[in-house]
Amino acid sequence: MAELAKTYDPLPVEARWYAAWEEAGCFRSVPDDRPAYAIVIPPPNVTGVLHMGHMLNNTIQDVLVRRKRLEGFNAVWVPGTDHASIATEAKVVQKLRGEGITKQTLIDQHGYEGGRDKFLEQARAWKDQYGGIILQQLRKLGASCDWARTAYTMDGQDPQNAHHTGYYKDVVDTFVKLYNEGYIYRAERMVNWDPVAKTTLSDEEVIYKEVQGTLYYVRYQFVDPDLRLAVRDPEGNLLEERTYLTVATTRPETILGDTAIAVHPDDARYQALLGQRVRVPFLAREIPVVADSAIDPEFGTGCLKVTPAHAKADYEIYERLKAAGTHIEVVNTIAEDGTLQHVPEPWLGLDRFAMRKQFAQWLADNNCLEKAEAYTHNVGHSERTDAVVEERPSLQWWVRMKELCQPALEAVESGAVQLFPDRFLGTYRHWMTNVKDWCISRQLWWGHRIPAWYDTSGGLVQVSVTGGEGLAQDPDVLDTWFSSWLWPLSVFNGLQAPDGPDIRYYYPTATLVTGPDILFFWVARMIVAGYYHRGEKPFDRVYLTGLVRDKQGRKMSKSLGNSPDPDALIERYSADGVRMGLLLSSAAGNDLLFDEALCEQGRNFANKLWNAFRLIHTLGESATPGPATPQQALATDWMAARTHEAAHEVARQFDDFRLSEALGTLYKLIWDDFCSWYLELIKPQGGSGFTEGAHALVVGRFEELLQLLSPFMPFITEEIWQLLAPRAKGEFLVQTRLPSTPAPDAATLAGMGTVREAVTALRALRTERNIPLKEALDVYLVTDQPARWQRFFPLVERFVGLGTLHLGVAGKPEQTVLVQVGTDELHVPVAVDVAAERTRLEAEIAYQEGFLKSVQAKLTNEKFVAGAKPEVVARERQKEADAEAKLSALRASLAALG
RNA sequence: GGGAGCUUAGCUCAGCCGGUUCAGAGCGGUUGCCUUACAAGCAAUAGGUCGGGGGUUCGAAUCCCUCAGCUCCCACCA
Repeated sequence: MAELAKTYDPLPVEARWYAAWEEAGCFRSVPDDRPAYAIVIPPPNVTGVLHMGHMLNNTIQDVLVRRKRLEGFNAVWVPGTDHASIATEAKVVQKLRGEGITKQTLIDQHGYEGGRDKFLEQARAWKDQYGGIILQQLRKLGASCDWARTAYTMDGQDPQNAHHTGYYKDVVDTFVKLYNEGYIYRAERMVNWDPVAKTTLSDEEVIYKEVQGTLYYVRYQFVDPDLRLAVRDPEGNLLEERTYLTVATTRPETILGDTAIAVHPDDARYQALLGQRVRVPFLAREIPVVADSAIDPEFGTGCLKVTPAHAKADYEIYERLKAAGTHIEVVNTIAEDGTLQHVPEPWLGLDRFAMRKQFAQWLADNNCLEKAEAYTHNVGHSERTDAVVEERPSLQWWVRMKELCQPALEAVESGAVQLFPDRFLGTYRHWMTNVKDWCISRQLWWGHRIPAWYDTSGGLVQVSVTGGEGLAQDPDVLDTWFSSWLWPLSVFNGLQAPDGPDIRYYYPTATLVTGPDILFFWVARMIVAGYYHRGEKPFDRVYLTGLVRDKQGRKMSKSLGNSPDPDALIERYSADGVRMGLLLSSAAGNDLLFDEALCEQGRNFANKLWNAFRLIHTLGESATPGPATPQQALATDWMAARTHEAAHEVARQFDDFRLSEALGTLYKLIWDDFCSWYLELIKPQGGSGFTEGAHALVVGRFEELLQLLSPFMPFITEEIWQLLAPRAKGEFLVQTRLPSTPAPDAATLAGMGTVREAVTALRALRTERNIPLKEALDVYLVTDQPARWQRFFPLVERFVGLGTLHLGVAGKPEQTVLVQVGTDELHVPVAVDVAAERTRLEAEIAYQEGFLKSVQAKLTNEKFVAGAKPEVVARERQKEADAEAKLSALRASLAALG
């Protein structure tokens, strides 16, 4: 073998092993008689690139899946992508715009269906060009997906004929089924409208942001010339009589759509106006003053202008009035593209924001504006385009959610589906009990086209996968989530073959790993779909990761430019290093403050491992035949016990999803126990030889550690494992099984515990007094467990350069320093600064006395002795005895100083 | 407005049903060390009245109340 580099060079290693694993089919899974463990990836946007959130998310999934493989499960991780209707379409539209092409020009050239086909061709080309980048990035990260199962939420859509298959068929079949069972209906309702994408949005796709706006106080003149509104001060004195009322609004651009003014029915100020009429500024339109109890008398003037076509709240007032027999008009003045419609010149065709400015100016110029004040409020924005969302009535397709959600709510309440951390249960319950009907139609082209068919006059004729002669298909596509909610079912072909081998074997899947931001968008709906289609949950547990934030706690985002480029990160720190950096501080559900220093720690750890390997490897090359020394055997026994102890701990931590802690456990096991203690004990000293027996022991220990660590750092562990001993071709660490872990040997652990305590104390003594290592220290030992010391003393000796071990203090020189290890006493002959030593002993005595006093205070407290658990009392008694023993030794030493 | 969470060492955090190991870990700091695997390292070491106040208890970082600060989610009063 070539000379091993002093510093680990990860990049070629990572590329090489990933290719080897993939080629050997290490991640391939097909049903067999082992227990299944399935994870489906939250499908990223097909044309997206990896960001920090993905990195965290997918690292967690990979760690879980790799661990289960080691445990002997038949683990599958299903990868795939989402067609991301609105996001992808927006990119294609943008690209075409760069070429001077719009959807309309395509329609003009090719007719509606032809133009649409042209557009979809472009979209498919876009998808082919950029699709799959993210899957390559996942490979770089080490994601052990079963790539043969790669799924896509628009698989099986065949533009040439209507015989759809795969995912596409699942989606339209689901639509038809829900429609036939009455869960899907078409109705005109208020929707969230994105005027940029020109489509509806679900409530979840609307992001409210605080915006600095203006609150305009606008005058509406009474129609009745004799009508007066009395304005009084708080004492009730008449201040003024007006011929108008004033309405506060942030949206003067909608005034031309006003069809009523509403006040609270109990508002004393406006009682006389109820039933009267006012005139809309600029227009001749007369509108009534009506009462509605949703009005807040405290806000503004207590009068609300009712624009049913432009606000949900207003539309609800309209509906309540209608139910009560009062009809007001619905005038929709804002068109789909956000410009003014159904209004007179000069306003017609103005953009809504220009309209706001210009109409406010007109109001001011015409004595209709009382005042305008700065006002901060929340305004809905489109999640995808960031456009200010318009609320408008629109004819759309809806899913009746209430009943469908019931089993999904119960599943989580009962713990059939567990959320980690469980504090999200409250939010989940709140959403599921207040769920509204889901608007699923989108005025887009890229996506699953709605399987509804109309006659030439636009009447709905049928809902079915294929249409009849002369019928036109609904132009809209389905909300992306209407396909992704089928993900865990569809990737195992569970809808078209409900009794197929895959769905029966892998479903319900084991764990879903995703961010809490899509708990409702996606997680809840998958549970709904799972129960609807199969009467069965889609997964047992949901691991909710935190958001990745930067060091200052800001969310990572493109616009802030604070999100590191994953490829660059991996190049700098290696995939293993980045994975470790991400996992080091990511408790479930807690946000992760990402700091590159953590990746550096990961890289350093990889290097540490590499150098441990270098040592072992070099020792092996020069090893001579023969058995290990008794000390090496003892150290190995201890390392084995320590590994078993840690392995049990790691298993528990995995069960609780405490991945961060599991990694921490292994980090310490390897860095401290293995490198700092075990390897130091094993390696030959002062030119003495190293045997093949010893080498075999170390290799055995190291292999077990590599295996335990491999889910976290798959690449370097594989590399070292392969180099550590001869392996057959096609043999991989990935494919090994964890051995069953015996209970750790307590006596060995305790013995080594004493060794470490003694070594640390003696090292401190050396450092304090500047005693060079070459100067051997004799030790006079007072102990009640001489056998343990006899056995382990050589190990202590190995670290701190000891001379002779004398049992007891017979023949001890005048001047010694007392080192306490538990209740054992080590008297070490060194030159003593009497004054300093006295001070040290007195301080130690004072501390022990204080400690003893507090213990005795408890023990003489009858309520404690009576009330505390017996083992607690026993512990306190032990503490008392130990402290007394220590004190007497300390006092004796003090006395000996003279 | 409704709900959830957080506040422990300079930084990031762990401390589950109150009681050995309860005041911890990693990073960072300081001080020695190029000690034959590793300076991306080794050894030693300093740092906190567990956000403030009150209560329950023999005993509170841990349970309860309260105040303060921060974060997130939901609702969206024009």
